[in-house]
Amino acid sequence: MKRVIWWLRRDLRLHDNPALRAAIDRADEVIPVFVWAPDEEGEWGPGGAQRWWLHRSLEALDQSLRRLDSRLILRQGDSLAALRSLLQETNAGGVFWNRLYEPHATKRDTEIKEALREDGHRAESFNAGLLYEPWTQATLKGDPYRVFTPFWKSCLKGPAPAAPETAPRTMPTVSVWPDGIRLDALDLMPRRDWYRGLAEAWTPGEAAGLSRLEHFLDNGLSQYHDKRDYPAVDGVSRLSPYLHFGELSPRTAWQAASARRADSGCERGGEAFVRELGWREFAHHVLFYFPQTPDRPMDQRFEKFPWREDPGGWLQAWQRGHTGIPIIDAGMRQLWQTGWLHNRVRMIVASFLVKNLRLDWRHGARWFWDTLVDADLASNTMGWQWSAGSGADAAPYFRIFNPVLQGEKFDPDGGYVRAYVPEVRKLPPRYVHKPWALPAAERDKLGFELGVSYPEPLVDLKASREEALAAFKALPGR
DNA sequence: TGAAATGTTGGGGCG
DNA sequence: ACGCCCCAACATTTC
Repeated sequence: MKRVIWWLRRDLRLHDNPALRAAIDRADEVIPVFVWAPDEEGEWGPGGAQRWWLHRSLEALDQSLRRLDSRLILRQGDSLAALRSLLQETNAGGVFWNRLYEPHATKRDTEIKEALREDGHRAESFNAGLLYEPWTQATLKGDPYRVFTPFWKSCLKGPAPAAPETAPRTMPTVSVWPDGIRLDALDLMPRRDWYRGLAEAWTPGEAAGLSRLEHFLDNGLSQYHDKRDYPAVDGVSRLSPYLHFGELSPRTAWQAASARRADSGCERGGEAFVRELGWREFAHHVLFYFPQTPDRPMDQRFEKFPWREDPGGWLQAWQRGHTGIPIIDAGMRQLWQTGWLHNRVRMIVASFLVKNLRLDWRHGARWFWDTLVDADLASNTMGWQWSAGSGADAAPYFRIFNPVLQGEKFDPDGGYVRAYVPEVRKLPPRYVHKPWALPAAERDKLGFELGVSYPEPLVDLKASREEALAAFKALPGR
């Protein structure tokens, strides 16, 4: 083939990119193209934080390509129309891309592949996003898995993921470049300067993803098992957004982590980290076979669950971090300020929304979708249904986190809440997770007044827990 | 990847 | 010395 289009979506990298590799191998000229078509993802087009990330990532990728005398062509609108138009303009012989696995994306991509082939073009897709594609794993009966452990065992038993490839050192030249639109024209940057905190916390792009992986393997892996539950500690990888946008290949992360497991002291940490990659795989498997789960509970009994109508401002108090419970407020403020939230705290704030406030988990999923830089439909859906008790391998409904105890257990000296909730900074460790229990004498001494310095708790933890249990108990079919 | 209620055990204070 | 009570510490059950 003389010329081929490399259609990029969430594989924004040059290393270990099978579609790019195939394009280079089989054509003299490769035209990298990104089409902005958020409507094609239904109600789940990229949220605000993701759009910011995407803007930066497309910028970084274009710069990398330009260093190789190539460039990224941007288009927007209907994907098929954009590709057809490009094929015609450039006289290219086909389109190569890496697969996505979300319901809307698989449907669209299948239609595009058929349409392009009917037009007489080459259209081929590859796996860049997962270690094990969803349809490669099934139970003995041939069903999809609903429980993590057997799923992961099945993955590990089968053939290992392919070894990752390095990035090409050169890109094929292109004799005549088609027109593209400017990145700014995609209008991805949020209007408000809310993203300043995101920019301070994150550097999107392939180079940053790879260097974060290196940094984590050198400094974090050996302690990962013991430190990953402590949000005040720098104990997790923070690789999720890079994996989501494909700036980092899961195979590269897998292979590098697997190699390090042999190092002294890294076995436990390495195993735990690879297991988390496994949860990402499991989430994609479940979403692929249960495509309704972003919007409907997987466990049908929960269709009837009596979610509370917001009695007025509860959802917003949760979103903004004004619930009066420090670990919740710290988490929600970290999310808003940095576009990311430590996983332990994701579980705590989710449990609080779903069980103590008894607001529908979909409110939480939607808010995370808009505010997380790593928002991923598979992982987000799995996490929220897990918290609600309605999903695959979910926590039993009666497993209700007590945010005070969780705070005391996983943020014992209060460093995390102090970092994000300045109102409680002066409180002694004993009360930093429950300011309402501060004795009156201490209140006066510290000048701390509940309801003024910091809100009273939105709900009573004991009473709301009991109400949630009663609601579950009353569910028909339980 | 729970928390709270309930049950059991054993040390120590005390009459 | 002994029975009794209290309660912390731990284990088990229940939600």
